[in-house]
Amino acid sequence: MKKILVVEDNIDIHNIIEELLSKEGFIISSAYSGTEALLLLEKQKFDLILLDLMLPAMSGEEIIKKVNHIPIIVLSAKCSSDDKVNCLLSGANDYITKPFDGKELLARIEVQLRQKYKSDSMEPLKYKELELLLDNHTLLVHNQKVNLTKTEYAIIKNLLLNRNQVMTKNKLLESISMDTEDCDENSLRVHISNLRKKIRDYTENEYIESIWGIGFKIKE
Amino acid sequence: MKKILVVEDNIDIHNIIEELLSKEGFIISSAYSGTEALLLLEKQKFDLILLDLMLPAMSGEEIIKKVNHIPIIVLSAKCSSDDKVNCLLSGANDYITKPFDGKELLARIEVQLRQKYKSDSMEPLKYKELELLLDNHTLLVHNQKVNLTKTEYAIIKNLLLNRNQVMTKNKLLESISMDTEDCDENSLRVHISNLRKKIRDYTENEYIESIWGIGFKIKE
DNA sequence: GAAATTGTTAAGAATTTGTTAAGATTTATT
DNA sequence: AATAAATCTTAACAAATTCTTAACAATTTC
Repeated sequence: MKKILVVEDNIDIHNIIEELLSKEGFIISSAYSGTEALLLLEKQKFDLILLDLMLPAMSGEEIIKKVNHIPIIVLSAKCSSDDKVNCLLSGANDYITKPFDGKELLARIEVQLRQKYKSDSMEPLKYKELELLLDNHTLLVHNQKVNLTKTEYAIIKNLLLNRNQVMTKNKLLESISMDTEDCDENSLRVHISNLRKKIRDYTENEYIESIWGIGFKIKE
Repeated sequence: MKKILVVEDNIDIHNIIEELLSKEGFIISSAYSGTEALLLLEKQKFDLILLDLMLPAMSGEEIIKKVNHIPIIVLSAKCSSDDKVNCLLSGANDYITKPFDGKELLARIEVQLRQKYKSDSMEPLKYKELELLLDNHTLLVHNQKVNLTKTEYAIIKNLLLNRNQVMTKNKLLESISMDTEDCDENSLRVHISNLRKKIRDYTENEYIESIWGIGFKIKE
């Protein structure tokens, strides 16, 4: 779920944009002035900014220069070539003139998010106190690093990825020893025991639930 | 010096674009049909593609779907919202309608190149005591030059570029021996051992961490 | 309460990693 | 073209880590 900051002082336009984006499942934050936008940017992380240029208190151009690492799409009534060039060269990623077409706006948002996340690292898998950093092969409990072996990592990754399902013993074994037919239930039990013990070092809560006769799952 | 492929069948427009871009110092390759474009793409590497949609032999839309990893700006007379959305969603990064403004085109090209190359800029890669001078192929530890072989340099560059990720052994091997299938884990281990020893000559700290069963990463 | 399943523990087997040195290969130099 | 220098690969062994095995305890189901 991507978070988008909409910076636009005209309430009618603001509402139109908000409705359009909400329908697509984006999470919207609203700013009605430049200074408000900066305040929000300090507090939270956004995946994209939709920015009007003519704002009270602080112009869109100034915001562009202050923002780094977040893609910006300018949405402006100013349609002169100079305005566009100026914004694009000083850091904006796209420039759309009003009145705009909803579908086109959505497509251009898609382009920016696509660009950002193809290079970016994978999103971590979070569940309550657990956080699995996929590109780091690291499990955090309460933001503390837990040292896992390759197999333990594979197990917790599988459970977290299928959080609402029961993972049968066989499925877990498959995912652990991809090719080898060493599949041994006893061994799996030991791994899960060790994994539980390691997690228990950092929290009181039990996260791995045994489903008698079937397998394991993440406790709800 | 960036290389741009211009795909446009109208010779007048083609010449205008070519002149505009040449003045800016870009290196231009010209294709006057879709099939010609594909042939050129197989032969050389480009940094950007300027693409007309209505082409002989193969449409621009088809090319968009075949191209990966190279930013595409569509330059088209088709100005319907559906055309834009279609292209953007199937892989184009920007869409400019004809007639276009030269300065705006240049600015939008700038945006695409900026995005692509912001990651591998020539800025030195710094991390604690380490500093990798990319344009110099030099590693400094405590501002002292460390003599690295080509392979050792490739390894430390990869690790530093992906500082927060674990680099799997395979990924490292790929980046070392781009084409050759000599991929040998044993060899990689020796290189890393040598690299560690060289760094150890200049500092007490260990920088390369082994992730058992997975690969290596820069120690936090 | 008996049978089946799951949990824990510890030892040694197996795997992976680190280091070294010798031989092969590539690159530079005369 | 031949030699020297540097780099890379291979192989062997030591060290570290992880995995499996097996025995026994605890728990659940019927």
